[in-house]
Amino acid sequence: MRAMPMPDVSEIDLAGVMHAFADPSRLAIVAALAHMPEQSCDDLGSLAGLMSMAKSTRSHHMRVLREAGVTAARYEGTRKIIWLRREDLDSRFPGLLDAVLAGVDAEAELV
Amino acid sequence: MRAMPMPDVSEIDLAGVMHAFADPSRLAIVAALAHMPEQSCDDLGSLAGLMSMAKSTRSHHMRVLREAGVTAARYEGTRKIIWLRREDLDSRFPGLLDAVLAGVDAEAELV
DNA sequence: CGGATAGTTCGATCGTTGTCGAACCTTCCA
DNA sequence: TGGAAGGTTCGACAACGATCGAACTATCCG
Repeated sequence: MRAMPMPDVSEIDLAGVMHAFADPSRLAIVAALAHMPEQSCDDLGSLAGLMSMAKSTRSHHMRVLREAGVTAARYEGTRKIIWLRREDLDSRFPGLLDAVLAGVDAEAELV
Repeated sequence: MRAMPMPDVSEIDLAGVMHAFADPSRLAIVAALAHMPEQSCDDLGSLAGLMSMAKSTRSHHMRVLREAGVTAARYEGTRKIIWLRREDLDSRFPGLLDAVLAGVDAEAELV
């Protein structure tokens, strides 16, 4: 099985999480996971803004999110199932994830 | 007078703000501004973690924060006074700034 | 077995960013 | 008038990051 390093809750650092959120593609992934948890990487690829992205690039973004402590994953057959580490993020940085998700929605509504 | 471009509230974008927060030095500046508003750039330079920074580098960080819409500034004599755009950020991304500031405190307390 | 599906890894490219020192610009004050 | 103080701008440099295609791995299914 491939390695999937993921920081412990206590190791999640703010600047790292901010960096993970500092990219439109990753924000879109996070927002999608908020509305439909437990997605496969492949399903996430058919999002607006990510359709034209190479799968190696998508894989890169998934790694950034996971290493920052934003997401977790498990393998199911050939698929990799991704979800948000909601409780971990909420316990470490209360309100942060909700505020970011609300921010994504707020921006989407302006279009 | 030197130019100080600053985005309108409606132009503040989430990824940009996240990027502005994605640096320990800038997070330290933001946290300092939260506790002691209306600082001069020079005063902010005597923060832990910023003491050894060249003033050109500090100036760079100030610009990133301002262009992201996080801070505003005015000149007072030879000094430049900086403050957080609290209301603007709160109206555009409710709860975000507070969550980030709480996060900085939470990390500081772990030391 | 062999092909299809789902992801990862690698190397390359190219733009961005953090950092510095030096030079410069503004404003104040002696 | 001439420093001094506070910031900005510039050029350089190294590190990082987003992106791609190609090659690779792992799993399932016919």
